[in-house]
Amino acid sequence: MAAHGLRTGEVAERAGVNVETLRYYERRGLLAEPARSIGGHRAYPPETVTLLAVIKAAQRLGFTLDEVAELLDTGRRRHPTADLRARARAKLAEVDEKITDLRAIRGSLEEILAAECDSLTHCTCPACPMPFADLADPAASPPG
Amino acid sequence: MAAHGLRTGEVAERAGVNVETLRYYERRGLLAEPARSIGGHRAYPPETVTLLAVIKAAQRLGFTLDEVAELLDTGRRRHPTADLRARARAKLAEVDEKITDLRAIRGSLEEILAAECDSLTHCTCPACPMPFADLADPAASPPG
DNA sequence: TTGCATTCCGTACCTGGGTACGGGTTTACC
DNA sequence: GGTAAACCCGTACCCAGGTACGGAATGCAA
Repeated sequence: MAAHGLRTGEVAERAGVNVETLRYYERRGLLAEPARSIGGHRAYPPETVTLLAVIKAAQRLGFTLDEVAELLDTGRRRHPTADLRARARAKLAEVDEKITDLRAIRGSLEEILAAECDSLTHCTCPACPMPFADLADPAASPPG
Repeated sequence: MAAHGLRTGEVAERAGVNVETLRYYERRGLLAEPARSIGGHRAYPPETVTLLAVIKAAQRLGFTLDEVAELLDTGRRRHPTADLRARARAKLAEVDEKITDLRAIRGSLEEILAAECDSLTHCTCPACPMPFADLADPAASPPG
């Protein structure tokens, strides 16, 4: 009996993360405490692997673990309460901002790829414009 | 004489970063070593402020300082060599991936905001789908 | 049931990205 | 020319996010 549930090693391998990371995420509240065998070994539901991929993806985008936790929490329960809706809206704004910034970077990179500066042979680019200047917002909002 | 150039305090304040951070970035190679006064005090060109904004923006997107340095280096010299072009292209791909992921998150958030689950009063959402599942890529490429 | 791989837990350690400290110069203003 | 504010440098510390360690207990297979 009780063959259901993946063990830590399996989950870790499938998700491509360290075993310790699972325990760490559990402590951090990103992973719910899984069921346990009689002897106390964890038995994870298979979706855990997907969840870990989600977490890692969100992290790559610059979300902190706390933010990821919040994001997941918001997403978990559909039909959010007013409070949750507000958080979702806030996250949405953040995400939009990130997308905007990324597009600016993207534009600069494409420009660079396209640029020939009139001629590769003659141009020493004495006064090349600031790279990514279109991205930099002088009125940067302070964190907090 | 030598009133040209901003001092560390000015740059730091305008860019909204700590003075120590300037020295740190200099050590890391993100900021070029600025000119110095006779007495050894740094005199920064005004574009430094913009550059710092760029760095901070890129960081918010999940780029490491090393990556930012690389990005800047790529962007600095227009009409890149073949090698530089390759790096720019690689970055471009990364950026596109990030944008794709962010759009997935964005979509989920909007869904959440739009969702009423038929009725807020009756739906207990017994089997709500995985949040952000569209973002998780099971074939996640291992780092390195 | 013996035995080896896994897992358990707590704690210590590591890297990245800064920030703070402290004692000594340099500037800038009166 | 005196003095406070700003700056210098090296070094030590801090937080986030993991990762490693090590000794005991469990799981599974022959």
